[in-house]
Amino acid sequence: MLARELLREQNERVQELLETRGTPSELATNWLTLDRNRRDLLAEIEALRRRRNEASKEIGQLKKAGEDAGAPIAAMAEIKSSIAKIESSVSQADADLRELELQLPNLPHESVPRGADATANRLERTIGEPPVFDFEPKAHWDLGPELGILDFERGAKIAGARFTAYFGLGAQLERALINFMLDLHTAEHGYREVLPPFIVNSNSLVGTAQLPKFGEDLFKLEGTDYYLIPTAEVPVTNVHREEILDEAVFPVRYVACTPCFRAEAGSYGKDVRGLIRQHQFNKVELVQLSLPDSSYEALEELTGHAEEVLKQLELPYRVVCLSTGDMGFGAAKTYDLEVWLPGQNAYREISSCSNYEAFQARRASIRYRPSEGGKPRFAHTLNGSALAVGRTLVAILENYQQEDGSVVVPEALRSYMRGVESITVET
RNA sequence: GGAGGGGUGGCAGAGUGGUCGAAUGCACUGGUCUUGAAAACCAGCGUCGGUUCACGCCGACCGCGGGUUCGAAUCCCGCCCCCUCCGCCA
Repeated sequence: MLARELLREQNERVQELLETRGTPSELATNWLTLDRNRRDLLAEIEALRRRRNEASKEIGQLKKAGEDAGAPIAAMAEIKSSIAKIESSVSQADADLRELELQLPNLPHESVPRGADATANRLERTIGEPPVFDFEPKAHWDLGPELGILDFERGAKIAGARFTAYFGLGAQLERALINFMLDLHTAEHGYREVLPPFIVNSNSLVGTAQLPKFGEDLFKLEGTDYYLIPTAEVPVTNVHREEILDEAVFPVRYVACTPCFRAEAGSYGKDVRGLIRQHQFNKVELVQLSLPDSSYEALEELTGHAEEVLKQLELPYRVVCLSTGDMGFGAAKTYDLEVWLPGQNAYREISSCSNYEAFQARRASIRYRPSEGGKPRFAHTLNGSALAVGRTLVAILENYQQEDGSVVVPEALRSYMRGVESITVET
C-alpha cells in the first residue's frame, strides 16, 4: 500500500509514477474522491458519537443520584438512529478506500529505468564467460532424461503437466544445492535459517501483496482459507506481521528453503519444456527487514549474496535492473539475475531481488520503534531468490555438460555430493 | 475430533454494566539524590484515525465479527487462536 499522506499531498506525482507502470491514471484521482468522502463521513459520525457519549455519561450521573433520566434517554433515540444510518456509510467508505488501495502498485524508485516492458530493462553487469563447446550443447530436457535423473513423463503421470520427478544423482544434486546455498547464507552472509509453514492464510498473502490481485496464480486448498505458498517470501516476511520491533534488531536477515507452488493460470504455451516453469519447485529465499534509510544499500548487499551463489558455482550470469513496466506489483526496485543456458543459447532468470520499501510493511503492519523514541515507523522489506534451485540445477546440467553426455559436478558442490565429480548414466 | 479453562497495554496481571483506555508490578524514558553507579523517591510512558499553524481537542480499539442496552473490557451469539486432559496420528 502507498502512504495516504503521499496520495493526498502529491497526488499528481503519484499518478505520473503509476502511469510509468501501466496503471490507469484515474485510480489516483479516484482515491482522492473516496478519501474525501470517507473523511467527511468520519467527521459526521464522530460528532454524533461524541453527543452519545456525553448524553450517556449524563444519564449515568442522574441515575446514580437517583434522579429521573427519562428525558435524556428519550432524546438518545434520535442520535442512535442517526449513528446507525451513517455507520453503514462509513464502513462502506472504508471498504471502498481499502479495496482501491490494495489495487495500487508500489511507486518505482528514481533509479529505475522508465519503460513499458522488458525492452527497457537496464543491463547492470555481466559476470563470467559463456562456455565454448566443441560439440552441440544439449538442453536439460534432453540431458536429464538421458542421464536418468529427470523424468518429465512420470512427473506428468503422477501429477500432471509441469511436474517433474527427480531420481538418483539428480535428486541428490538438488539436495546438495539446497544445503550449499543455505550454508553459504547462514555461515557467510549472516542470515538466520527459517523453516516456515508451506501453507499460509489469506491475511499473509495480502500482507506481501499476492492477494487480492493475483489469486489466480495460487493453489488454494478447497473449502479453507489456506493456500500453498508461491514463495518463501510470504511466510517469512509475515513472521513479523502486526509487530513493533526494537530498532536494535535491524537488519533482520532470514533465509529459508521451501517448495514453491504456482498455478500460473494462463501461462500455458510459454516454457512448456523442461524444468523452467513448474507448478512446484524449490527455492532458497533471502528476506530482509531494513531501516528505511539503509534499504537500498541492503538491496545491493542482498543481490550480492545471491550473485555469490552463481560465482561459487562458476556459472556465467548477468544482472538486469527491471524497468518500471516490467517490475512486480509491490517492488520499488528489482534486480533480476539471469544465468546463461547453453542449451537455449540465452540468459534466463534465476533470481529476482527486490526492495519493497514500506509497501508490504504497510499492508502487513511491520513496524519498529526508533531508538531515540517516538512513534512506530514502518520497516522496509526486501527479498530475493538465492537461488531458484531447479533452475540452478538446469544451469549446471547445461553449462557443465560434456560431449559424452555426462555432467561435471561443480567443485563447490562436491563435498555436498559425497565426493561425486561427475554425473553419468546410472546403471 | 471430544471435554474443560483462557485470550486485557512491551511483559506480568487486576478489573463481571456507568468518569475504565483501563489498577498494580516489572521494563523503559526524564528528573531528584550520589564523586560515579545502584537503591530510593518524583514524573512520564499504548495503537490507529480525524481535526488544528500549534498547544490541544475528538473518535475508535481490552482476540475477531455481530447482538442486547441510554451506556459493554464486563451480558448474549458466531468465529479464530492458546493451554490442560482424553482420543487419534508421523
